[in-house]
Amino acid sequence: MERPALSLGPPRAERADAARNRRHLLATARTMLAENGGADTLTMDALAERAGLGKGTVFRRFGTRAGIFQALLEDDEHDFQLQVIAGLPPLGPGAPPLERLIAYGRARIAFLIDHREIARASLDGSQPVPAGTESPLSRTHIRMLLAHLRLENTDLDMLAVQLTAALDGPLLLYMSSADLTEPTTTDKRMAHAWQNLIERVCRP
Amino acid sequence: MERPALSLGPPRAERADAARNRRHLLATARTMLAENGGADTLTMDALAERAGLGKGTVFRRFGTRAGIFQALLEDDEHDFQLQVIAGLPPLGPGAPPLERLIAYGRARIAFLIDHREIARASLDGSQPVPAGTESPLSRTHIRMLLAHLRLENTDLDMLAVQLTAALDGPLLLYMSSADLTEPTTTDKRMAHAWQNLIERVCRP
DNA sequence: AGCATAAACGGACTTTACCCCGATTCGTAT
DNA sequence: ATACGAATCGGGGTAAAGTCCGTTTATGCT
Repeated sequence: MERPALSLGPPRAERADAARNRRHLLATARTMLAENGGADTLTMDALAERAGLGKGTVFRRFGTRAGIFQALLEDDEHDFQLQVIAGLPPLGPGAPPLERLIAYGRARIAFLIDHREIARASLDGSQPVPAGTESPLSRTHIRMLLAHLRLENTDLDMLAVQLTAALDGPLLLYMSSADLTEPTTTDKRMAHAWQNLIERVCRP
Repeated sequence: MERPALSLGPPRAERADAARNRRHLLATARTMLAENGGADTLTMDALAERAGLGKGTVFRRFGTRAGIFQALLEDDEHDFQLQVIAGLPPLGPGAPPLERLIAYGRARIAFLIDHREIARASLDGSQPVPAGTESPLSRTHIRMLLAHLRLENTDLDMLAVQLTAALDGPLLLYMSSADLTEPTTTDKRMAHAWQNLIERVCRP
């Protein structure tokens, strides 16, 4: 049987060897990150060699250097997403939207501080934050919670983008690693500021 | 007379030839950007050759590829800054802080849409948004205006960073150029959303 | 099982950002 | 005017990202 010519849907599942190599590469990357220090010392050549694969394979799998870090991040984001979608309130469903929004910000800030190095390295510069990682969950989730709040005269999509930026931007763009010598303090301060911002924005 | 050994302050003015070359390089870069299309087709080699200078000079002047775009942006920002600091209200001084804040956002959005390509290219990725360009004016200015509003129980510094991110983030990080096929529309929509955000945040 | 086809692999090749250091030029104090 | 020190220039050199294409391998069909 021939595939319908115009079928959309997932173009085709990844081949088994490809999937295995992807996992292997990600694992190797993590190892290397743990051994050497900075994310910026991880080179594609080194990764390929260490994994015992060709460089072409690495690029075929991840497209770009940033792509590797995007994949790592996505991977780490997975159970974070689970908690948001199906975990306990107030992060998961069940709590009132305002509380969920606050809890989401708090959790996301913690996550980003934890993963700041990978998150930074996942930015490409020459292109917007890619679909599939980072924002989409944030943006969509925030947007959904905002919708429940029935704000009046509001461009929800834009507000969601703005709040996503207010949440991610500081850590992705503006704060130097020097500002994070005391991650715990920063975490608390940012979480608090987020709560304030949300309460101000959403107050009737 | 010898300079005091521990003097801080500007380490020394740029030498005349260096300054001339800097200007020349920036001008050449602009020309090339205007001729070829994208910012990503501007290579350091090409710039050096076109300017009739050595590659080393280019790097000495700007440090990094992103540095060139930062310099271009800073250059363009100069009269924008003038209007903010000494121009007519409501952008310049004289208007009530809330109105200035709204006007500032509106102006910055327009500026960023105008300069989106250079602004994007000026991001480094491996380091936070550099001092001297972009944020500092935004952050400082926003922070100053917020201070006039006497918000209660507020971490002004954090709020300023958040709002800066809400202002710059969408254009720097999240919006694809596809979203900007109709810059005028986007501009209006974002300006409106900014006004809404600010009014919500600053309402007593 | 055997085959056809599309996907994945590998590694040499190209391009480009960035470094280095000897040669040169500017600015200043005499 | 001149000489000296310091900053700048130049362009060849290095390393790392990303591309290409001939070869190999998985997968679905008969």
